[in-house]
Amino acid sequence: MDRTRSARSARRALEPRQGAQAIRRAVTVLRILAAGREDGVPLAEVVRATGLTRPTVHRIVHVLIEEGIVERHGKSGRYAIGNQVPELALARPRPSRLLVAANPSLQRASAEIGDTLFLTARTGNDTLCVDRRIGTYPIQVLSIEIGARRPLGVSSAGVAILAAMPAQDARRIVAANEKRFEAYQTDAASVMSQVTTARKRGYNMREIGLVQGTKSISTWIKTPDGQPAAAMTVSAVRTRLGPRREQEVAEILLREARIIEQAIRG
Amino acid sequence: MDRTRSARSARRALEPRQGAQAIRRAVTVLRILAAGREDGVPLAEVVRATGLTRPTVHRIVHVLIEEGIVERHGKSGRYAIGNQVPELALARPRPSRLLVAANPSLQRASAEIGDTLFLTARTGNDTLCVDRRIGTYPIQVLSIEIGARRPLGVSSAGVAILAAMPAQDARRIVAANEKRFEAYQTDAASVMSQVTTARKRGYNMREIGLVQGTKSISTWIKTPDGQPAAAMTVSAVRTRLGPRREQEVAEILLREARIIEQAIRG
DNA sequence: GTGTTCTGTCCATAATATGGACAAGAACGC
DNA sequence: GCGTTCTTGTCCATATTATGGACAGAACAC
Repeated sequence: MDRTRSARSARRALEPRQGAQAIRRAVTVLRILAAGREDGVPLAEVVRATGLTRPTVHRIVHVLIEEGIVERHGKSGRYAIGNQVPELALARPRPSRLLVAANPSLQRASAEIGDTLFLTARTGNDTLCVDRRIGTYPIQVLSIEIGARRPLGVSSAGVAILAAMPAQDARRIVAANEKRFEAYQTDAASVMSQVTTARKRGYNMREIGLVQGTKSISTWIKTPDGQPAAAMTVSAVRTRLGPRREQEVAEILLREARIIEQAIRG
Repeated sequence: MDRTRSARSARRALEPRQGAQAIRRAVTVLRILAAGREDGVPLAEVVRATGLTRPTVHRIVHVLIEEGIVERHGKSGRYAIGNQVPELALARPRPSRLLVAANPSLQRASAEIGDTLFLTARTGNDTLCVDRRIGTYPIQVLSIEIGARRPLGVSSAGVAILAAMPAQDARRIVAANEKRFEAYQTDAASVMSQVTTARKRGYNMREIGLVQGTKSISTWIKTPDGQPAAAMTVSAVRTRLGPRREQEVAEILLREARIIEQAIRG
């Protein structure tokens, strides 16, 4: 290894790969559209969230429409992920490693707790709900569907995932998501304070869930390299999660999180 | 859907949207990678199939790797669809319209025929296996998995779909796929002759399936606008599909294809 | 050794994507 | 009706960006 080569690769780590600005931007746009799920996202919001100029976003989105990667909803004019994306996705083997590893734990915890359980993965600067288990208790919080995608930091699971990573990484992600926070009525400072509290506690607890009168508890799940990969969340009506039961539920979630971490490794 | 916007869309059809060559190329590359499924595709083959230059493909693929859209397999160095693609796909509601519409027919035909049934959709210039039903007969042809993607014209279903569209459209697609045919040991002339035969017969029949000693029968399914959307295929060991049974099976497939067409409409 | 595949990189250059500026439509208030 | 403030869509001169010919290394065959 000569020094010119190591100097080069070091530089490349700072300033990634050149010559594909447009493609990178298109991917960024797709991720924002994905957060809009079936309903999609209006162009102006994509512009806000990405920080790109409107002509650029417009051009990207319309090329992707011609390619079938993006669709436009007739009535609302909103842009959404197109049907070619799931078609491309079929190229991959069906269930992800995380889903397989987490399955027994979700089943066990769901039976034990009785309230709705969510498994939320990290993907880039977003959280993505990848599994949901409905419990046996007659009142269930079903606010989040599988596929729901939000900026890291907005949801209880997102805060838990941020809390599990080095403070510097968390700050960087929060800063990157700042433009998107206002759409969720929050801001970087509030998110960071929640993250700090969760880190101290060992899990995240949120008194006011997305739906009025609900409460959430989230634990993080790390990959073998120590990076948080996902979070497991229980959401319930607040009256069902008093201090004592919060403690019980948190212990179950922490126990199962460690089991899932072992299962991913194996 | 939109046949009435004449002047503008006609012009745009000739000279599509400007200013996004790179993005369009990236999508083209992704579609080739999708055909490689889990195993992926070597760079050189992507170059051949797309007609792009190697530096360009290399750049595109590596940017997409950085974005998580493409993955590289350690040992083989092949490129494949990355795990962010299914994550983006989660933004869409789960089962497609076609899948829902075809479900009862597939169930009925599978029970009636007893051999393996495939539902294959058209997506751009490719066929994509979207559903498979295993029959009751002890020998089943399972060559094709859900998610398998091949250039239109290569498979029995692909020929059926080409046969269902105007001859000019079929020729255009076959010409576009020509570069990819050699990897499947066929060529444009052979495909077009199969298409002509199938069109005359009303369904497609192939004596030599992808696997030695198998035979396939495919019928096409059209959308309300008259464009073929999919094909239904039965594959069986050749001895199980003599002339009389071929006739029977074809009649069942034709009947169910018409039923599915009605179900899509409704 | 030579030849033949493959993958990765460089960089001058032309072609491409960019975004400021403009336009037009929709929704609202009055 | 008219003005205001949203939105989306389009143009086109410009320089930033993607391009691909040329080169190089790696792995394998003979």
